Amino acid sequence: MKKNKIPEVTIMRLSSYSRVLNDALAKGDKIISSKGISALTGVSPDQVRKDFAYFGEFGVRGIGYNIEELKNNISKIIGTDRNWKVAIAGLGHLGGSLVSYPGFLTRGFIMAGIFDVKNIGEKYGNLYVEHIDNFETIAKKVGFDLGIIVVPKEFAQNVADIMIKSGIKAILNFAPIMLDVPENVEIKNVDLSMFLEMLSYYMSIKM
Amino acid sequence: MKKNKIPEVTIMRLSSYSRVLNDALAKGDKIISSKGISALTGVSPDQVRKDFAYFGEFGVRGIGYNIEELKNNISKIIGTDRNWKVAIAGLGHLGGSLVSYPGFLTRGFIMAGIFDVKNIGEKYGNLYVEHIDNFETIAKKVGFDLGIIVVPKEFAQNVADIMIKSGIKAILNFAPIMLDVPENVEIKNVDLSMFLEMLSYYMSIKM
DNA sequence: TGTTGTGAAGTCGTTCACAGCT
DNA sequence: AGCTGTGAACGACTTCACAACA
Repeated sequence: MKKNKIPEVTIMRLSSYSRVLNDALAKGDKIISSKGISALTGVSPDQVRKDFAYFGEFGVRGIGYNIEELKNNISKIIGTDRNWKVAIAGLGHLGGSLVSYPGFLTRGFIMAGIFDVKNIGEKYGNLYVEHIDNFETIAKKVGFDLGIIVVPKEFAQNVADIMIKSGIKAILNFAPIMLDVPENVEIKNVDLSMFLEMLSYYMSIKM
Repeated sequence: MKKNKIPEVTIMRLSSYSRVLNDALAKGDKIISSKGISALTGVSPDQVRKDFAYFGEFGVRGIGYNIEELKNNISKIIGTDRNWKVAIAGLGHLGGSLVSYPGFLTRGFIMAGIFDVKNIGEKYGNLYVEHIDNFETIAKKVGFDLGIIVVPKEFAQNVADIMIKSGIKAILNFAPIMLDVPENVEIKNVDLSMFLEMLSYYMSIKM
């Protein structure tokens, strides 16, 4: 697998191709063209082919792509061909909803630990809320791959430090603050108000 | 206000500058440089200045930016100097958590209507769940500006159609499906699993 | 001296256009 | 005829580098 200089947007698009391929497969389709993928995702057919080209040749000229095969190839690329153990910190409204977010489980992300500083012992699905102070101990036993931070922003850096000390190498951060992490730790920030603010901007310029 | 060809990423960054300016202001700071903003957001100082340059000249050479003023200018640009009325459809785990998401209210987004097909009449904050079939009627009275779709993907297009018919011009869609909307309606898709999949990709290439 | 504002240069991602294959 | 794979052209965003100013 080549891994040089793949644009981040390409990975995002692969994720979205993967989703529509699943749908197509569920519908019973066997073959799809870049034009077909384009219709389902809004990405241009050229772009679809270029995105695949970073990783190999998955199609057949004159024909298109075998959906099942393409889906498997994409899974291998983005790593959803295996299961990842996820630890989540912060069980407020948003955090609590993420624990049971169906999209995570169906894509291979297994909630394996939930942490907070209160409501310790409370049950969510088949997990019990653990105190964040026990994170490292539990991490050693369970072996978390990814961390999700959904705590208030004052505590986010501290939680990130704990996760990193415990060996977590990738963090999804919902707190609206830039976290300081070592180079070898991947961090992705998601700020939900930012999305509304972008819409707000587009509304404003129309008036 | 110039409005030609502003990159979407610039708007996202303005949103994030705005957030750190609020924090700086709360700390009692009065002046900040592009370098200072850079330290708080991870955006290069050059980029910070270029982003502002799309909209005007907000700083003083040799000095920096007056935080209060800059904050107000950004608010005007992204439209958070006023309040927007938000309607949300879908009160599952995620939808329910968005209704009370603190980040929305503090940025000027007011929850003004919540809709589902079940649990009608149930209370969330100071709102009662309304049936989605009554959306248009209620929209006429309340005048929603933005819609948030958090329903299962099979129903998302239908809900979008209802919102658009009722005059909504901007939609934030959490359903993992591409919605068909007229050109004059802004739509922003957010797929939470996509973020985890990006982390999954970065984990995979390291192994 | 320190910092902004901005044209120019550079880099990165997308679209074009077509050869190559079925 | 239809569709993929890809170099080349294009366009968009970022970084550089420096004049203007406090």
